[in-house]
Amino acid sequence: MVTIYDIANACGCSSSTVSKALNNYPDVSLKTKERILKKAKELGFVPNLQARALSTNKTWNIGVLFEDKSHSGLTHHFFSQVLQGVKEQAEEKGYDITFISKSLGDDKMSYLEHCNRRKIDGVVIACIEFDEPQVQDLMASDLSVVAIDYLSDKISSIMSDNVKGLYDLTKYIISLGHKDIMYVYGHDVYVTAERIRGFKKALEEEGIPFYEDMLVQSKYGEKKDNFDAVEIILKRKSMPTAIIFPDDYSAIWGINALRSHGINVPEDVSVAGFDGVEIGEMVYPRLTTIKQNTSRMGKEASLKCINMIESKTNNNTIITIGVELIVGGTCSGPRSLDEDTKLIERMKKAKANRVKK
Amino acid sequence: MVTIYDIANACGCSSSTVSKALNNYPDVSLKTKERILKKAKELGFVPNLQARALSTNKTWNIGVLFEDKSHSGLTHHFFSQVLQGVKEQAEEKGYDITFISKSLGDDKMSYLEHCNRRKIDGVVIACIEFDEPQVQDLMASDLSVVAIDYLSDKISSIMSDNVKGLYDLTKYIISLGHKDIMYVYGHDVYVTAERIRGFKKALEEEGIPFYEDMLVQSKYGEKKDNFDAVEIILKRKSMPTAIIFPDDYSAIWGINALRSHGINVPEDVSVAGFDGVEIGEMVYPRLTTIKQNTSRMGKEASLKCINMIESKTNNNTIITIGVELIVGGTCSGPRSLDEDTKLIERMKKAKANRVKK
DNA sequence: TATGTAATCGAAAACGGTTTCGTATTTTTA
DNA sequence: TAAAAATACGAAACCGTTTTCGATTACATA
Repeated sequence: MVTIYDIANACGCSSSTVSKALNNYPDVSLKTKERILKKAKELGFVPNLQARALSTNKTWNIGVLFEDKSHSGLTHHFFSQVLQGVKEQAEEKGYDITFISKSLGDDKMSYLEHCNRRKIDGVVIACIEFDEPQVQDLMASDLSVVAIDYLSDKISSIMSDNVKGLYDLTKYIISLGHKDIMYVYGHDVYVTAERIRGFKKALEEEGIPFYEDMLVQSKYGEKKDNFDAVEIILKRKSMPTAIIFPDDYSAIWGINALRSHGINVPEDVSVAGFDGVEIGEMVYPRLTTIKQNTSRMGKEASLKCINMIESKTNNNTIITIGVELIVGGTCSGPRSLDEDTKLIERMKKAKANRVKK
Repeated sequence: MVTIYDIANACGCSSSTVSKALNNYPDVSLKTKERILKKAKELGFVPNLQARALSTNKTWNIGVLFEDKSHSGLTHHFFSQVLQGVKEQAEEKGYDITFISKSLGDDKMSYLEHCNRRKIDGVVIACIEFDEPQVQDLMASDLSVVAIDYLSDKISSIMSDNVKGLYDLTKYIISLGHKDIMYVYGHDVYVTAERIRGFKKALEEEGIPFYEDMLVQSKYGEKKDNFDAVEIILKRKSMPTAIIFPDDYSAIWGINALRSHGINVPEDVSVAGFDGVEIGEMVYPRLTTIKQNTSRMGKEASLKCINMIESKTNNNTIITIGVELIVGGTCSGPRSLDEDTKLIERMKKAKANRVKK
């Protein structure tokens, strides 16, 4: 490996001068600078980032904490898009992305220690159990930390406008004539509360009374939990005319569950999702949903993290990203009384069928 | 930041001894070793990986080259799963994953130089244009390189058994009674050729003559290209009774395209995909497909890369991962003559409808 | 008791850069 | 023309660790 000393020897100058020439210091003459740069290229010099980091204390590395327990991490349909945004923006700014784990070499350690060993410049956290003590420690550290979909006064946050998302969606569904709307909400995280707020706000504004049984808890993206949610809905006194699921995948599992009970979407029940991922476009009819600007979320996260790194000030802020209503074909007007009786009959038949099996 | 010198001072010994104690060298007495370890913990010592890397020349870092032009990188439904496998296995072995890009700090550079600057220990390449000169340079370097879905004598490769995949799938479709089968194949990469081989092999074995017009070129995962492929198929003299698409997403786009022509799956035409990703399970009826063991592929890639790093021998090998036939509901027996005439009428009607619009 | 051997430890060089500060030379200014 | 200022460069310390090799001490052996 060729070092700055090799260049210095070849040029008949000192390593200090070479270093300065390579880093555009003002106190090296144009003539020697050109000589050095030429020689460096000639010898195929590649600066050693470890050595540089050792003296500058900057690694051009931003760590990404991205661990989904229930799903399989990077395959997460929503967060993988966000991560792609993080990656693109980081690369544009010259930073590399390294995943933070709980081990390094032969040792096990905390996330924070991992960052410290690697001397990571900043961290982006997404798609993780934020309550975990190790994650809290990381956020409490003096690293530049940006989280996606999580709020804390210790760090910066990037979030979609979740209140508006569910507000817009509910308003739209109401505009189609629905009054008996249910919201199957995701597991207990910050954004869930926000969305419920948006749901209630829309109802209130339209003068539709809110009852607790308009809400059913489920989990984001889980097949089983959303199938279960449908079962719970079926046990209600009346079948709602519209159901909003926690996300697009859940909505599609939900549609499948409904179908298995002889309930058609949107003829019998209107259905909507949340996220706006590709799958919503692939099912027939196209899923009505709220599209989150995932790429933008990721990019803003990177940008914010890098800004904090380079300004050396952890000025924690909340950045909200706008959302967009996607009108698909899974929401139509509510079924008529006539259709309602037919539906009830069909459901009975489906039930009988299942029992027979 | 506390260093080994701080520990040395606190213990009244030299930094050498501290280093040795921390690294389990044999020439330090148990007593002093314990004293040092205790003090290290007490002071909250965190070893500096850059400094260590500078002298050991090992960074515990494996680079990942993962750039999809047509799609959006990490959101790739197939490769993101593979990458998750890479990540999990790497972490288990104590290695971190860093994405390789064409820039670092303020400079632009080649992939190879990026690796050299960071002193990456090894590289896993996936989901990229392998013909790119920069990628070829990287593979020709003396780094430990493992590629996924690409073959070269300069590197190690991980691949599904693509021949068997398409062979099994075609055999299965034939077993349902089909003879007029088409294969919409993906763009021109190694695995595509393998799959075509498998397709032909199955036909040959079953005594079904192969004609060139049983093949249509498309692209993996692209909506437009697979819609176009369906258009081409519609222009054939006869409508095939079964169509295999390049992958699951393509298959579902294809089903949508067929539906827009009044063609139902599987009643009129049987359809199959390839990959076995989650979406195949979400559509109704469930997609018949070949499941690739993505997680295993990723893990094997990591493992192979790490083995090459640690053994310091680039013993390039090809690792083939088995595949599995998933029988869904999108393939049934071929339509009867009677159904065929009905289909033709329906297609005409659909066409007239479209023209009217 | 003298000697060979094993066990412990530390000095110092090395890894590859950055950065401060002093100095010599040149240029500008009065 | 002398003094002041600007320019160009290098010596050396430093970043935090590893690792070689020599020195010292303790112990076993003859």
